[in-house]
Formats: sequence, C-alpha cells, structure tokens
Amino acid sequence: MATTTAAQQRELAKGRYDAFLAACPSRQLFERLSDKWVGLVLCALGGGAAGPGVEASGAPRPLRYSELARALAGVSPKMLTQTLRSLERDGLVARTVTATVPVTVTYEATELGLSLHAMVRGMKSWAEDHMDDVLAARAEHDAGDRPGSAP
Amino acid sequence: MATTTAAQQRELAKGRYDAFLAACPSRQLFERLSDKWVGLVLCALGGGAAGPGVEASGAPRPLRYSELARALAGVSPKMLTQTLRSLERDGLVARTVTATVPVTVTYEATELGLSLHAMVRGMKSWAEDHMDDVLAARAEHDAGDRPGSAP
DNA sequence: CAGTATCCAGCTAGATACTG
DNA sequence: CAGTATCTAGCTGGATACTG
Repeated sequence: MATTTAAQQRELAKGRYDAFLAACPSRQLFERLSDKWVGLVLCALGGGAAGPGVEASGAPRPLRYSELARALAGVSPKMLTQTLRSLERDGLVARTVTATVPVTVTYEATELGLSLHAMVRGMKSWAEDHMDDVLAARAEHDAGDRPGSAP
Repeated sequence: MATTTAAQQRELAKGRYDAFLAACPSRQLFERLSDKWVGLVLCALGGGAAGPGVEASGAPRPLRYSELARALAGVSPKMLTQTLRSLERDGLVARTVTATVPVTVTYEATELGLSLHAMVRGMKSWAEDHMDDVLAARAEHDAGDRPGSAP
C-alpha cells in the first residue's frame, strides 16, 4: 500500500500534469477522452441512454453489451468492444460477467467514470442545445458574411 | 430576420436533437467537439493557455496564431489552421485581422464558444487531476487483477 | 448473447516546403 | 507573421464473417 491517500496524490498532482504539453501523459488521456465513442458510452452509462427498452431515466445503471450497442446507434461491435476495453483498463468502467445461459455481461461506470460523466454529458447536451446556433453560424459563414452578398 | 428569438429556438430545440442517433446533426457536432485540437484550442482561448509570454491568467483573451501554436505544443500549422477554420465556421471562434506589417491575426472565443469552454476546460482539468488514478487503474488492470498473479 | 478475427478503404494528420 | 500546398505513412474504423 502507498503511504499517501488517493486524495493526497491528487493534491500533489495539481500542476504536475499539463495537457497542453505534447509529451505529458495527461495529453494522451485527454485525447482518449476526446473520442466520440468514449463520450457516448460514458453518457449512456451515466444514465443518459434512451431507446427501446432503455429509458432516459437520468439515474446511472448497468447496461448490457447489446443495450449499449442499441443506445449508441451506428457503433460497430469492434468499436464498442475496443472502447469498453480501454475504459475498463483506465478504471472508468467496470465489466461484470454473470454465468447465465447465454452469458450476461453488464457494464457500469465506476466512481471515477461517474466523476467524468457531468462534463461529457454537458458536451452532449451542449451539442444538442446549440445545434441550431451552430447551424445558423454555418449558414451565415457560408453565405459570405458580407452584407453586400446578402440577398 | 426570424420571427423567433435565439432563446426561443433553443427552447424548441429541446428534445429535437439526440446525439445518440447516428443520423442526427448533433451527433456530427458532438464528434467535432470530440477532437483533441478543438478541445485544446477552446481551452487556450478560454484563458487556459500558459507558456512563454502566455500566462495562465484564467481570463479569456484573444490569442495570435503563433501564440496558439506555442500553447498547443506539437500542433502542426495545418491542423491548427484547419481546426480554427472549422471553429470559426461554427461560430465558436472569431478571427480578427489587423492590417499591420506584418499582418496580425488574433482569435478569440465567441459567446457561443465561451459557453462551451467550461465543459472542455473541465475535461482537460479532469485529465490532469485524475491522471494518477488512471495510471493506477492501468497498472492494476495490466497486472492481471487477480491476487494470485501478484508477486 | 457477447464478442473475436480479418480485411481493407479512406481519412487523418504529420512532415516538409513554399508564399503574400 | 500567418498561413497555404502537397505528399504520404499509417492509423481508424466500418463491413463482414465467424465462435464459445
């Protein structure tokens, strides 16, 4: 066991990592978090998933592999597994196998994963809430921005 | 002019977009936001940049192209320009050209960009603050997790 | 159900060199 | 200073097919 607590470690870590630096490990971590599937998986496991059989309850609950696949429309088995494995390795997601027939596997966000959920969910909500603003900005930009070119 | 205000538009947009759906425009927007350079640029323009000549003031201020290039260590001119152009098009960043010799170009986050800043900054801070936790989780995972395989 | 394995098209993004 | 242009290695990730 370490002689310092997790809280102390985190305190010491303040300022030790900087994602702006290319060589800093936190840069790689930031890049991993900046992945659409990572974001969507975390949103789903944080309680943001909806769909047939998966209501948007708002409360985090374990989801089965197939539920995740349904929630993240368009995800391939390969990417889903790959994403889940990386999240599991990083301690953000816990994988639980139940020996039924056929086998049941559930995934749920760990405490660490949950601590990230607010931000990721915020990003997703932001994208949904400001879609129209962005669409408008694009239209204005693509139109040429100059008054003279407006009809 | 539209007959509805931006606030009303946003109100109406509630529930109209869902990034979980592959075909939803907000999914593409979410994917764009889930880009390391987008995240880092937004962090820098939100006042999170530090370095030689660029102190981490915490207050958002316009940055020049070269300041951004220095802040985002390792970014290539191509990616920086590409990222800035896409952010400009989406109305998240404003580009200002001042006719000096040589020409001075500054970028700053728009109100829309600033509204996203909290989340992105949160992600970057999270990565820095929890780097040790993730490192520990990886070590444990890679060791095999099982007590029997520990030395 | 919950993956794994394989193949490959295509996009990404870095390196590099050049310009108004 | 602030880009633009070009080339390409290689990684990403989708399609597809198969398995315990």
